[in-house]
Amino acid sequence: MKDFLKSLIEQALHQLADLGALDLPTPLPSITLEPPRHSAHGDFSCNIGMLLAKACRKSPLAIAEMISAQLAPDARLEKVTVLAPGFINFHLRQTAIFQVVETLLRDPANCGRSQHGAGQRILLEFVSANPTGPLHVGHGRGAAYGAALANLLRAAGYQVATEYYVNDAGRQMDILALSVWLRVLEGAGRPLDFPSNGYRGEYIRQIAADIEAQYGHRLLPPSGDPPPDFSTLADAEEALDARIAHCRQALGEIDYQLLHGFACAAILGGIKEDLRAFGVEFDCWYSERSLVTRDLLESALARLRNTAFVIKKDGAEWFRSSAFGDEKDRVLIRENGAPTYFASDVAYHLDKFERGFARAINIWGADHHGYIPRVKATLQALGVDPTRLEVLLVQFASLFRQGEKVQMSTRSGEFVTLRELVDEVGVDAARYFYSSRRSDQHLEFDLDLAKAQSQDNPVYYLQYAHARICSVFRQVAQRGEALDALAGIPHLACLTEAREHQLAALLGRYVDVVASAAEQREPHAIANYLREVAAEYHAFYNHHKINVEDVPLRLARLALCAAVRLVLANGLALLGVSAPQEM
RNA sequence: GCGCCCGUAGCUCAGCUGGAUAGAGUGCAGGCCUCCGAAGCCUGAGGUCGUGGGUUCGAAUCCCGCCGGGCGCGCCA
Repeated sequence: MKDFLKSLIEQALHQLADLGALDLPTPLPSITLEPPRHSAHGDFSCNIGMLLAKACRKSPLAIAEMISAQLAPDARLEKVTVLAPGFINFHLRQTAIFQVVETLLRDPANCGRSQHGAGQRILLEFVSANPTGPLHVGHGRGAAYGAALANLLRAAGYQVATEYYVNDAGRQMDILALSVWLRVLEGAGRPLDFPSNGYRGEYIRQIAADIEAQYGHRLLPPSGDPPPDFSTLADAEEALDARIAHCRQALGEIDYQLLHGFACAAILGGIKEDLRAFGVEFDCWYSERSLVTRDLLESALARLRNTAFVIKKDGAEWFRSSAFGDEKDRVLIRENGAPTYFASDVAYHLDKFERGFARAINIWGADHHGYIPRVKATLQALGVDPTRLEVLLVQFASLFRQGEKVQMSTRSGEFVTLRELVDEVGVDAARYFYSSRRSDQHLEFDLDLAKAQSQDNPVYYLQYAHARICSVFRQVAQRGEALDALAGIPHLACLTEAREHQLAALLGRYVDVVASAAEQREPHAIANYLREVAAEYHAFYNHHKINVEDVPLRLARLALCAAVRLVLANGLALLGVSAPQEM
């Protein structure tokens, strides 16, 4: 609807220019149409008069009047008014407003869909939590955001692949393996003291028990060995490295890899389960280790070394990211010869584009924001346009339990897991809660309140509207009437109530809302919009009877209801929330 | 100290690339089921948009200072 108004205005402007009445600037300011705050101001409003005032050296009001007078007549327009300080307000005819009901009902599969993305391939990477423990509620936020964004982008016509980058290499995984091993020893009655900086969560014991059950006592060293003493090492991280070395040496490389792989697979399996239960699926699980086995790490480093932005200093190899505006240079290869996590990321991000994606979107925790410049710098050094990488930051959620902030630390095992949240408030409430506010702002909520109020959660307001509509159709069916909502289409002109008008106008905005939410990467706009739809529907429902005696009016209202139901179900699905038929 | 983000109703938050009288939810006060689901609807009270300047027809929105809060600044990941 916006598009035709826009072209009407453009046409009028060019005619005025040809007549010499207006001196148009180049480039022309963009013509925007938006629904006015007050319905008395019509269905769409345009501020082009104000934007042209200075360049055309006429008052905004005068320009608006000229445009208004020059507009080609159109059957869809009821009237056009001009108001101070220079708005052009378009009032659409009823038939034009209710057109959307017919469009929706005749082609439900394309509800909310547009072609803004034109099939462009996007790689969307999110969650990517280290497989060292179960996902917690902070990860849940990223999962909900990423999954909703993927849905939005697809609806807007992009070709999206979702990916989870698995950090299955590096020191964190060694600490995990060590932690499991210590629990194995403990379970066998030969405990070593557990380091404070190991992973202490209860899930570690479970993995230890599983590996013991599967491999017997294979991971136990000969009992004659004297227990090592790490107490002489003052530095906790150094002591941890010594423990890892001891574990490795005691087991031998083959059994150590067995332990390492088992622990990683166990954690990752749990993460996959948790995500599936949360309604989040990934097209690809991308292993960090595979960067080495497929020689991608070496080849990426080789390419980088050819750029003259890699230097040796203090025995290490550095990438000169400062040459691209980063705060300082960054180490790629440590003095001890081991590549850094950053080096893996160079290879990983290069590979994203080598795989043919036009654009890569990363969803990261906001605490990683300082990391963005160096990754973009490597792309630039390698000749990839860094604007093709887009990093979206998600603020972590801080939880409050009984009025106190819950301290979360993966190693101490003290955190609220995503699984726990889902078990307590349900998938729908959790997904909606996460998606209903901007992801780049701090989320602060009381867990007890979220759990206690699950019945009052706003998600039920939306689901209730959907269930109510389903109930209406159930009643119609019980009376043996035709269920085909299409039957109401010829009678849409019967809908003359203001609330019906507003409801249909709201439905008409849906496609634009989805496209805009996709472009802005803001799924919360969908949540807000759906709330408006539900509110408008509840108001309509409370003031007008749907199953009236007047048959054409009844059919028309049923068609409107069916269109509302379609949009509600579609929008909820984008957010990963179910649309129940009854509740 | 430097960099990024954020201060909107008692509380939790929207506010679309600058637009018309700043909006929801929740909480509070009052009303609505002989009638399609009251998990709903209607009405009311509640605001110096942190603060001081600037830009212009117009600023919660853009720019600068200040105050207050969060995060980041490893040869960790």
